[in-house]
Amino acid sequence: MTQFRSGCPIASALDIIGDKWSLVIVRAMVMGATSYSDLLSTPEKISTNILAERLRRLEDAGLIRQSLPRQGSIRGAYALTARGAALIPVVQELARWGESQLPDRWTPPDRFYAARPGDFDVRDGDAAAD
Amino acid sequence: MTQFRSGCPIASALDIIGDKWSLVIVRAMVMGATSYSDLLSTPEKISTNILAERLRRLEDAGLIRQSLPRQGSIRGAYALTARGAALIPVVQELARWGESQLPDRWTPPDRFYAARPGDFDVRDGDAAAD
DNA sequence: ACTTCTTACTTGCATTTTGCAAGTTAAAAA
DNA sequence: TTTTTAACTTGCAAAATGCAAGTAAGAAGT
Repeated sequence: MTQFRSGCPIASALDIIGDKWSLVIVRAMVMGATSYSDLLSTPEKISTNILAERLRRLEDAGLIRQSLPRQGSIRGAYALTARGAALIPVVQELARWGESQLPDRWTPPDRFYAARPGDFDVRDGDAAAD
Repeated sequence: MTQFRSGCPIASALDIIGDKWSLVIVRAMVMGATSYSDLLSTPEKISTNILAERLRRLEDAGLIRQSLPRQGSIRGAYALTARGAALIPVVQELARWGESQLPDRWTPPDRFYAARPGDFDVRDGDAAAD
């Protein structure tokens, strides 16, 4: 994404995550998903091309990152960055809205509402490069 | 909208408001917009066809309603319903995220963060039909 | 009364995004 | 070494978005 529609923080946020899938991916990662196949196996059945494109966009926007691949693995795991984890209160409010205002929705597990941005972005990287 | 991708309240919420414009419209209405032209004159420059279609969708989803037109007016004003006003905490969290995580965004006025769902949907209608 | 303006849209068409299905590449498992 | 699994890419149809122009009805000016 190159530019924002306006200086409004809401409109700008929607320029990044204003679509049907981005926050579903964030939700899945809050719930522990770390791999492409974890994300594919959510009940919403995202298609592979959309998932790949969305992961690229979210990485470009600095909301997620891929850790460097471990020995004998081609790709690293996906993780929320601090900026991505800062969306947790947003998805929690969205969940509360859906639960309270839409008929017959699932009740998210307690650990979803218990999640805090600080629980993520454990900042690995340079240390322990053995 | 006919059906949800899953029972997840987040995914279901996004089935309704998961696009670039719906929450911009809600924000404008929280800030006092009530007419089509109010909504057109936001800094994001929504196009007329999208605005008309989105208003229809939001009305179908029960998030906004048009009050019955007053004497000599063809259309009534738009207002948030209780269900639409329940989105206020969501847009406030989104604003906090945009402000804190994106560079150089505007600071919303205090009354935006002070808005509460209960301030809207004052339930006019039948009374005072003088 | 009659042109002009404003409000609230609709229509047409090009571009972009989404969605489904199938193909690809590399590592892991049998 | 054939088969699976993981992580994508590619092709193409369908839907959403965006821009520009057109329309209809009430309001305002003269």
